[in-house]
Amino acid sequence: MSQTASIKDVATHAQVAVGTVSNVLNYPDRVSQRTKERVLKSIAELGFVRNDAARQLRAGQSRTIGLIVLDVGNPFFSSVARAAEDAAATLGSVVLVGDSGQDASREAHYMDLFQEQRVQGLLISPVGDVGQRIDTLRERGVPTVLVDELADTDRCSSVSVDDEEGGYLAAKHLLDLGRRRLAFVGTPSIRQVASRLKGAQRAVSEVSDATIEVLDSEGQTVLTGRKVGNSLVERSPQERPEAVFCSNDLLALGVMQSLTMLRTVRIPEDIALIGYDDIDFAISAVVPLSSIRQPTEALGRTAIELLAEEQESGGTKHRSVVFTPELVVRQSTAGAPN
Amino acid sequence: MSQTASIKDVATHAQVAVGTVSNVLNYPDRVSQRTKERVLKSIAELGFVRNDAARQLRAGQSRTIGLIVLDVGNPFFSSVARAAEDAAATLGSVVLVGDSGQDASREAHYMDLFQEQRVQGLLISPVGDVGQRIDTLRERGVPTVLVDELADTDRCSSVSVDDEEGGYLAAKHLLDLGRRRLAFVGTPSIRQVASRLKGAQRAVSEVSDATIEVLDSEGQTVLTGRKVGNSLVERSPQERPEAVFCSNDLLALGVMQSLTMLRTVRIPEDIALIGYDDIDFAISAVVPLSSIRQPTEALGRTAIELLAEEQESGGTKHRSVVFTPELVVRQSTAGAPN
DNA sequence: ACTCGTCTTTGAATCGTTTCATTTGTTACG
DNA sequence: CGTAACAAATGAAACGATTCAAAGACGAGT
Repeated sequence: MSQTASIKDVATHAQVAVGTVSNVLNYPDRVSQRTKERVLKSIAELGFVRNDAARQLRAGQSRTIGLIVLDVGNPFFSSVARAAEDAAATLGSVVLVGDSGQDASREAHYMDLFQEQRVQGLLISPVGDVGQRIDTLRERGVPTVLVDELADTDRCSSVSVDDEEGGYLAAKHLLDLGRRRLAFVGTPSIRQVASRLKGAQRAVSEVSDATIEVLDSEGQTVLTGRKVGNSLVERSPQERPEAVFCSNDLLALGVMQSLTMLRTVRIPEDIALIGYDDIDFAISAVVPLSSIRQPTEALGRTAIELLAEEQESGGTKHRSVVFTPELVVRQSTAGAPN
Repeated sequence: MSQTASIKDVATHAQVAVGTVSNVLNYPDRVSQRTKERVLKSIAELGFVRNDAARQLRAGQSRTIGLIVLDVGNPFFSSVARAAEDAAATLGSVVLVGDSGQDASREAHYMDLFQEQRVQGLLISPVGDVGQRIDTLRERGVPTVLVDELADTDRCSSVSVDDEEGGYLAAKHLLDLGRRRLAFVGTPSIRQVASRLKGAQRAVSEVSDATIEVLDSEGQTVLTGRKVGNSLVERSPQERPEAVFCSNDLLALGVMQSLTMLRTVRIPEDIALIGYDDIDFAISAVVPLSSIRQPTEALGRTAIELLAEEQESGGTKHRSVVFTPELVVRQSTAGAPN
């Protein structure tokens, strides 16, 4: 078993100094053609591969950016992550993705981990209250960008989408269809969800006889959505809401599964349904799902850009970018009012 | 800006030797209660965080496992990845996920990257021919486990699902419905897809008057599926297949979108449709999608287990685990034959 | 022949940990 | 009181790369 060769082995083999080998790798222009060739030949023969740990140790920083999301299984986040990865790649960095699963302790765990790794910076969709930790990170030279969450601009940068506006758009759309008794499904303990709810309530308050009830889904997955859907089916028709706004598409698809499975409730005739995020699967649902589209690629790309800005300014200048969501109407909210 | 404290700073602050601080962190039993407390207090006061690069450098190996998948956007892979992460966590390791996007050069890029990181081991769903590289990795003490791909057991371990059987199951099911002119949609240049096709062809060959045509989708996403669907819609009804088997659910959902959009083709009456993977969204499709279910959690978990076995045996013992897929019938292939 | 400037190459110092052979301290026992 | 046995603490040596001041090589100009 041939152990991995070090830069020293290469130097010996090529009969040059270690510094020269390092220069071949990092500053090829400083090295003469002849020695460069000899060194490269030795590298190939010995199968030398740089040891990143040693390089990082010397550099004091890694080429890694940490990203903590609420749920990688959610296409919204995987799309943001992919965009961030692509953007980071152009800077020669790698994105490490951690899934907090909306759990503050897992979130803390990943923050510790990333700190041990001396990441260049941190992108995070926070669950718990991370303000304190972000401050200490900044003090230690690790810039942070909040993702999908608005920040104090004197603390760190952020990139987000106007959730309240999105919630308003969704509810307004349902009200425009003539629906009056609305239901909101989600986990309001999550800030984004709370904001969407707030926007929805604002829209409702603008219409005299409209109401909105809140159904806590205790989770943001297809499965929890199905549970809420079942509880709706069990209600008497009069007690059912006329329209349901789910705080994300997974929930909405779950609700849709329950409602259509039993066939007693029609979408959109009996209940109009709208989700949030406009994931790829929304369009191919049983009843194509209306949704609020968020610019995921822009979010991921901008997050990396803001991180770069933070790095350049030494963590002193912060900026918040807020995108505007967009209503996408499909069959689940189609049809004439009343 | 307080720079990060090192173990040496902690030692000075607590008035002990660096070795003692290290022992507090790694072998608490070797240290007396009194000094332990003093050291821990200093650690807290200085906000000391271990430098992972230095630790790895000394250890010669990281606590990281590399995983290269064909497409993180595909729920099949994100599910496998999540299971692998959970399993790795119990061993105190972290999984780094790289997305090859079915591109051999990106695959090679991630292999280089992981090698530089001195990962404990590598899990990979290969695109190109990686046999050679796996050999050199093994020689250097980096065990590899093929994921979703059967391996030479004298080269490395592997965990996979019997794709040919899955393909057979799918085609057999379509034939059992009475359909005779089948179509297969996928990218046969990918091995898994080729095997599924082979299985399907075997099933077809067992029925005298059955045929199967192959439609190369040039990609395995919803989008490419939609393109194939459009081409089917453009055909005259007589030329259309009676049943379509897509090599994954994303493709199938794309095909379904096209077919249902135009409303000229009914599923399953005119064309029965079956996918592969049974992703969460299959059940909530316009027409709930039949599929072939693969045990994703078991795949991810077993991959980590096999990697652990490889490590223990020093990369000498290899084992291949093959799971059996399962047919899931839903509405997209329901209904009476003929 | 000598000096100056440019281009290469050298090799020791450094990053922050872990390891381990030694030293120091403490207790128990003959 | 001497010493053996054990526990605790020490600190120098690695790990493998990068950096940088210094040395070396070489040609041009005087």
